[in-house]
Amino acid sequence: MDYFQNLNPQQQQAVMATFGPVLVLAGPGSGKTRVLTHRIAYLIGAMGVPAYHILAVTFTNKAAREMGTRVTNLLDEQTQGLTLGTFHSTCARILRRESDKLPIDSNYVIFDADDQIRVVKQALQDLNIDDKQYRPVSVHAAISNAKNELIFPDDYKDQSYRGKVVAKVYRRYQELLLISNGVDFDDLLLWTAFLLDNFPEIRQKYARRFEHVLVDEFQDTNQAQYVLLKHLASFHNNIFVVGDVDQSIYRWRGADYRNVLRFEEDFPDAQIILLEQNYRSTQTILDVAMAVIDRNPHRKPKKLKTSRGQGKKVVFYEAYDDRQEGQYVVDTITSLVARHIANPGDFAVMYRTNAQSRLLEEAFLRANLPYKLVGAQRFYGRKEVKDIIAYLRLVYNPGDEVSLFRVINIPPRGIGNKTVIDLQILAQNEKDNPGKILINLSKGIESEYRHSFTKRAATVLSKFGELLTNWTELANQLSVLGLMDRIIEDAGYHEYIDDGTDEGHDRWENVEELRRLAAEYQDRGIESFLEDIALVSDQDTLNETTNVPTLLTLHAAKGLEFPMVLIVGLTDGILPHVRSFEDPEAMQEERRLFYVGITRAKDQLYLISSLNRSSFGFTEPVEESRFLLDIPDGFFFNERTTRSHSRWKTGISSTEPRWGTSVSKPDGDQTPQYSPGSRVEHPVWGEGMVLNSRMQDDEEIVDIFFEDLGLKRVAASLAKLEIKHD
DNA sequence: ATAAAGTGACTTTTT
DNA sequence: GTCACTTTAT
Repeated sequence: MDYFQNLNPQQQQAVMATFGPVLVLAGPGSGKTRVLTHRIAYLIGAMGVPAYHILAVTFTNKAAREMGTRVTNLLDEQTQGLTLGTFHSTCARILRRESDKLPIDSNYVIFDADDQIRVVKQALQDLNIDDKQYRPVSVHAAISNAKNELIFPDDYKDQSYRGKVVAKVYRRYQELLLISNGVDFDDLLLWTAFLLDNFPEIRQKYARRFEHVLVDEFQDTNQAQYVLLKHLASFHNNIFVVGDVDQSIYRWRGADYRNVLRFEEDFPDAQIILLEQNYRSTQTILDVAMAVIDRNPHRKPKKLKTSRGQGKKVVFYEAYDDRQEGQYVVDTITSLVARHIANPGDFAVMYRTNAQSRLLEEAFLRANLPYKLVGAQRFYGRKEVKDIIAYLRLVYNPGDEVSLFRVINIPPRGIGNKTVIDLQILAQNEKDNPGKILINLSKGIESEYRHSFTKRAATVLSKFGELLTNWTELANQLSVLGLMDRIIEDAGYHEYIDDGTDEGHDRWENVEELRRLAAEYQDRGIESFLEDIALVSDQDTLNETTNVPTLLTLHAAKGLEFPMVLIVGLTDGILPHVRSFEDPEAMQEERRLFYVGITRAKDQLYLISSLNRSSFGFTEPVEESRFLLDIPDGFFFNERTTRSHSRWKTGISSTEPRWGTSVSKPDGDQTPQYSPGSRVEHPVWGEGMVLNSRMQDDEEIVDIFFEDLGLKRVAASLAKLEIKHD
């Protein structure tokens, strides 16, 4: 078996690098996944390292799955025993095994983002803190940041007034999680790091086991992850990390690309390998990417090269507003597909914020075109899906208060607010768990809690407790799907959500989808099911099988590639986002985000901006993204529009304040002569398709797509266009 | 106890 | 222009 087939010299060097620390700095499209998979295969196949002794961590399940299949293909055998997963799922497994050392039980549940906010709210309420002044999301962010830096409540040292309040909330928040036998995402890392820090025998056990530790997307690790890795590699010292500081886009989540620099300091004997040869994009795309990223300060300049040739120029389009942006996207895709220049599945439409997807989706729906949207949140965030999961979580771990109070009266079963509060107070006084109190109540007359409630309340509560008891007993006998169906049946959930309306039908469809997912867990238990769905990322839901365009955020696009990439919303305030204006570090990250988007493109790039944008209900004029000004005109296919063109020429820097520009509006009194979709003949450029037309100062401005030239914007009176009739 | 109607905050990005 | 949370009416 040749483990170096189709690898360039640098890639080969990385694959068979000697043992010890290795840092691979890999530019976009330089084959870093290839290097990682080949190295794992090489270690197992050529070096005889048992798969059991190898640990490889990624950031998404999709990346892990992909690596798994590729390694298996290379080795032509099962890679039994290989530990390959995300940071979070790997930690989750370690915690289940070692929970006896920690204040959690092995059947702990993982609280998602929504649950975490609920717990913060509860903590604020318990401490009588005003949640208007201390917004749950912002308090949670502070707690999360602390956890990412491995700071426990007792070590929280912010002495400002606000800091002291946060410390109190943090302590209560953590108590509440433990009462529920739950952990949040950050806890998975925090508790594992705690375990390895404080129990030498456990650290030894794992550090000895993992002869080789390999890490993907190393620039996105936070401090907790970095410490974790150092512990895990502490015995054999074979740590192989791959990353690119220019693609670090998760600072807000605690990621610190400085970990790459820290790695060089902490492992001075590390081998450093550079992968610069790009196999993905055309040179034009790489040049544009470099023009953008080179403006970031304190970078080691990097030269991206490809052997793919210059390729086509970049198409720039300035739409009237964000709605028309969507129309342009759909028109462009339709037109290129109709001409057999590309397949629908070749396209990806990328945007900065999730909110932007709505108008795009509407444009696709109007045109009756299928698309796929990357975003697990969409599905798992649905009320009906969360309800069912909450039921399952509650059965798996009756201590889970968040899930209990979520479903205690869903569907309505006569347990009102008053009763719920009484139950909470009782639980607090008795230092018992509300879920267990319910189960106790279901014993009927013998229950000591019977008299703590009114007769009516005791009846409804014990009835629910009875259901819970039954399900808990069934949990061991039934499959996940069996249990789920039983719960839906007993709770009357189907009738509750499917009320005969269209929306009701949709809601039930979502439950059906969840049932299909559960069906895949026939031979794995409820534990795997709950863990997997708690740790799915947006990217994980993406499957390449369908030949339709993909809609996704720039963040979700990292690690992916598409022949045709359209980036929309290139206006100041969206990209770069307003929230980054005051913070230079954040602004640099916005630039990296744009860079990541650009470098996803293999063949052609469309950059789309608009003159007006609706935000917060109203439409207002907006400025073109300052990043666009950093791209020299020569890379664009079409003429830049007057507005940006003149600014480029006069050399007004992107940092200068901008004056209000006159915004052109379609004139209602005059009707454009050329309608979108119609075909026209241009004396020089030949045949093209009208994508858009609008009146401006008594002149019709027409955007026409020509097969060979791309998009052109012309004034109808000057261009001598001829309308073609089929 | 529950459904309907009103208020107010909110939009970065996600394991 | 949406969602979640609160108040009010039945």
